[in-house]
Parts: sequence; structure tokens; C-alpha cells
Amino acid sequence: MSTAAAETVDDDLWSAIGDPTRRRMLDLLLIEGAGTATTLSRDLPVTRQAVAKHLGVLDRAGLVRATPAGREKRYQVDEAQLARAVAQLASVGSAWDARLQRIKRIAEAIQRTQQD
Amino acid sequence: MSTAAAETVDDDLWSAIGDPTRRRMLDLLLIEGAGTATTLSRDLPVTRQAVAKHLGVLDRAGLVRATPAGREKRYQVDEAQLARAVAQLASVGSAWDARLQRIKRIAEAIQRTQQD
DNA sequence: CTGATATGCAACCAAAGGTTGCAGGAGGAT
DNA sequence: ATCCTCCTGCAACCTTTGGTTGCATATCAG
Repeated sequence: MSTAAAETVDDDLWSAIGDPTRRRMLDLLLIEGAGTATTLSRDLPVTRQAVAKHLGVLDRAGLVRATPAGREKRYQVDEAQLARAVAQLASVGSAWDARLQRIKRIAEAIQRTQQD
Repeated sequence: MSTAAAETVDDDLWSAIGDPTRRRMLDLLLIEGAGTATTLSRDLPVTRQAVAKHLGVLDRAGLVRATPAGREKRYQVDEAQLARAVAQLASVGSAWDARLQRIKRIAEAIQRTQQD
């Protein structure tokens, strides 16, 4: 362990959830169960077309799946894939956390040394 | 709680750590303690100038601090601010996690209902 | 059939990540 | 002081990406 770089991270997945609009879209899809480009755009500060592009990105990243239904195209979250994404967030977070802890311990050790 | 949108997230902070190059830079700074645009660029697949721009972004987001030392400018991680960023990662992660759990519980409940 | 609504495609724009090229400041050796 | 080296800073430029407007097309409801 220790000095290994923490990028076990799938960069496509991360960059998919890196965008604030896409994060809110995932939120909305989770809350409402499903949605289309049109319905999502009603709750977002961007146009339907922008939402459609984001849905394309999320789809290619595997985070959502589309189901054509008549004249509309319903999207819903792929739960397994989102779970993977959450795991990656946690992984990066805990890697940094560990390093911060280590630095704090070292700093405290130096403090003690100097007080002796 | 429950259906509230999870964007308590400081968007500047998040977008600062959203870039893969900047994440690796933070990693390197944590591992090596400090670094300059030049030293960091040696361990990254981008030019010194690109690194310098990223350092500017991280600086403005408060994630790193600069200390001029002769002809070079050493940067180091602001631990408190990075800790905040880690907290936000965890926050978004756990919000999604909670919703996924809820969906799973509901799905199981439906399963049981149908089996009765 | 007609009107309303949802999607899809194309052109266009601005911001962001990246590059090359060059000028300038700070050390070190002569 | 001078020369050489190394690190930084600025400017121009390219490409990708998030966003927009405009228009064409498909489907549902009356």
C-alpha cells in the first residue's frame, strides 16, 4: 500500500458524474423513478436539448438505460452501475482521507518531539 | 429529510476535484508534501503550463496554497479545505446510496407481495 | 385530417483543458 | 559583472464540451 496512485478510477464513470447538471439529473431520476428529456428539463435550468445530450453521456457510461414508449423515450437509472460510481467516490475520498490522517499523525509526532 | 435535493455541494470545490488531472495533482502533492508546476509536470502526462493553470484553479478553490521560494513557487495542499472536499464526496455518495437502498427495499417488498 | 407534443439533427457560441512559443527573473559558475 | 541555466508568466491558438436556437419528423388526441 501507501504510495500507490489512487486512480483505480474508471475515468468515464467519474467524468459522467463530474458534471453538476448530470448529478442533478441522476438525483431527479432516482427520486421520480424515471423521466424523459422533456420532463427532466422542466426541473433543470437548461434546455431540453442540453438534457438530451447529457442523457446520451450517461447512457454511454452505462449509468442510465432508455426504454422507448410511444412517442417518448423514458430513462431510468442503472442501479448497479450507479452503485459502482458511488463506490469510486468513496474510494477516492477514503484514499485522501487516509493521507490526511497520516499527515496529521506526523505533525503531532513532531509536536511531541519538539516539546521534549 | 428524504426527497430534498442533495446539492448542499459547493460547486466550485466539486468542479475543482472533478478534473482527473487535478485529482492526480492533489495525490502527488499529498504524497510528496509539496511541489511546483515544474516538478508536478514531470509526473503527469501534460505540459508545465497546463499544470500551472490547474494550480491556479486549485488555488482559487482554496485547495492549495503557494509559497514563493527564490525562483520557484512551491504549492502544498490546504488540508482543512481538502477535508471539506472529501466530506462532500462522501455526502453525495451517501445520498445516492440511501436512495438506492430505498429502491432496493421497495423492490423486495413488491417481490414479497407478489409471492403471497 | 389537424393540432399539439416529444424526439432528433445541425449550426453555432463560449468556456475549459491543452499546446507551442517567447520574454523575463533568480541562481550558480567563471 | 557576465554568462548560462532553470523556473515562472504571458499570449496565441486548437479542440472538446456544455449550452443555445432553429427546424424537421414522428406520435398521440380530438
